[in-house]
Amino acid sequence: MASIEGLAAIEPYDVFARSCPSRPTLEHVTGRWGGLVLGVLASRPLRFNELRRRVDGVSQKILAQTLQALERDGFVHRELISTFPLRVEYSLTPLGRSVADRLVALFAHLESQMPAVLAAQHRYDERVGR
Amino acid sequence: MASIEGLAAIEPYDVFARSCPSRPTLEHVTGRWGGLVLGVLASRPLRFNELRRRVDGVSQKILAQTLQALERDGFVHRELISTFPLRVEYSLTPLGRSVADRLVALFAHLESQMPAVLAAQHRYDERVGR
DNA sequence: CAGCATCCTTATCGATACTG
DNA sequence: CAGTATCGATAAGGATGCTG
Repeated sequence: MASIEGLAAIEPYDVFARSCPSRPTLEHVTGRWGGLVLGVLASRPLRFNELRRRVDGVSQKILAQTLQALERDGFVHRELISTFPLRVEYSLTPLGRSVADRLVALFAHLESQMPAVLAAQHRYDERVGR
Repeated sequence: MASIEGLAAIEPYDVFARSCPSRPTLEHVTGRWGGLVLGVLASRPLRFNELRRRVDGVSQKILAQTLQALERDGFVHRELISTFPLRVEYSLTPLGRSVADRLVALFAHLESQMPAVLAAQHRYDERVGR
């Protein structure tokens, strides 16, 4: 499992390396909107405007391009329902779910720790003088 | 633990809400550099320029302001060692470690799934015509 | 070594208008 | 409804030079 000390691990992908192909994908997942989109889709499949309402603050343009990136990475499935008016349903793929579950856990943890975070911020601001 | 169906949860913090105080903190943690900084600090405490080398691609300016945000949120401890030349050691607080562990798990998962991601990207590009 | 200040470039984002 | 296209504002980011 562990690599020999002093030798580079023979892991093919490394998010810490600037030009690793995993970097763009990481940014889609942890970027400002990508994570939130995966997070809301973790509860259930949603249509475009439903997503837009749930991910508070995202614009139409940004949501569209976020969804395209996540679809291209294989995290989100886009299903066109040819009714009138047109409907499109977005859902998580199995791969997307495995990622979203971890994100949701992170979000929940952060939310639960917010009192500690706010306290730390307050202490910091006191210390440096606002 | 769970809230009653149909009633809004009485959770004080919600990352999906635009003006929730947890949003900025979430962005520090999942932003382009914050997550990577927490990720490398998860292995061991590091000095400024060590961090800079490990988080491949980050500039001095951005690293400094990323560290300030993480310190203010209470995730990172900054220790000034008054030698000459000056040294500063950055380490995780217990709170920071709880977050970093989850991030590292997410990174490892993403790295392990990169073959599937690249395959999905390829399929997508085929389908739409590059 | 660690990091602030300045300038300047570039990417991101949001608003608006329009299409299938 | 679910987008695309275009434009302009704003913020993020990089390069350089300087300080304790």
